[in-house]
Amino acid sequence: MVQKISYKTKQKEELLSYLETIPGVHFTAADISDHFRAQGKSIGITTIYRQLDRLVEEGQVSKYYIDESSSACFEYIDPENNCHHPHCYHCKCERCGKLIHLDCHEMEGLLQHISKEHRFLIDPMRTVFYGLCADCQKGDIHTESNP
Amino acid sequence: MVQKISYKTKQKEELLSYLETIPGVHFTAADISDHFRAQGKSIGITTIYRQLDRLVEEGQVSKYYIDESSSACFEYIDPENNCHHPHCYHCKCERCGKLIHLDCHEMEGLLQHISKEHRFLIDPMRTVFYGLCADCQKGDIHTESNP
DNA sequence: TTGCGTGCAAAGGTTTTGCATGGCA
DNA sequence: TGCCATGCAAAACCTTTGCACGCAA
Repeated sequence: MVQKISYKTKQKEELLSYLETIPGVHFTAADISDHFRAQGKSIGITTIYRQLDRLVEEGQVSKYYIDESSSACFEYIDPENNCHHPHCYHCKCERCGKLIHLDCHEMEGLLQHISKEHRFLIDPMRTVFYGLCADCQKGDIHTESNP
Repeated sequence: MVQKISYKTKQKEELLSYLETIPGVHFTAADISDHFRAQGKSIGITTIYRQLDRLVEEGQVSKYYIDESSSACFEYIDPENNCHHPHCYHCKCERCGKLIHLDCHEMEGLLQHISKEHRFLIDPMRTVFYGLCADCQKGDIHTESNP
């Protein structure tokens, strides 16, 4: 496994600079493309995919497949204030589409139970809980993102 | 919300008959298409998608997005011997791709905790736990489905 | 100069839609 | 006879790949 030499390019730097301003926020490749187009400094979608792939490999970005028949979802992991400590999980509201960060210490006990009793080692960073967020539970009002 | 009248067609019946033989097994729309083509009684892929969508709405089939950049995964829910009682969950091995049914009573306490303390109502039928299965944990041997 | 990075265009794959035809009630 | 269901073809999407050019080291 030979590590390739990596060049420092303008696109790479601008992408990382931007990502550093949105730790913990989830986004798609298209979101990034839109952001830079709006700024007048457009980056090719191919480059965005390639850079994100690299960052995922390096562990600086997480990749999720959350939305149905939709695009992959990425998230920058702040190395300073790392949200991805052992008790940070993701919840996705099936009604309004919100993605919520869940900080729950009780989960660890369950993960251990499942590991010991069921022999399955859960990867919290990849697992997403689907359900209803607090807002959407209230009165079961229809709060679809597209009205 | 007016319920549309549903006709009983040959394709619909054959699809449901087949699904009833594979409760709890996960499959893609293409799998179904292949199955019927092999049987000589081909069903259009469009019809398969439309029937599966309907079955998902009716709750007889679950739909998951499990594999990365790949196709959606369906599963027939046996109404007789319903695996989807309140403590049946799905685990997907990230290494070998196996989909495991996890029957765990301890999960309920956690779901209640998350509902009460974090105000998120988890839907167990939609949630998939990612991680490593027992086999793939052993010695960390490479057991990719494509050798 | 070397070879990685970029971005356009095109390909690849899955799912959805339009539309004419077929079949159930 | 109505109206839903079917399936072909085409469109819509997201993502990856090929390739020529640009640029960092």
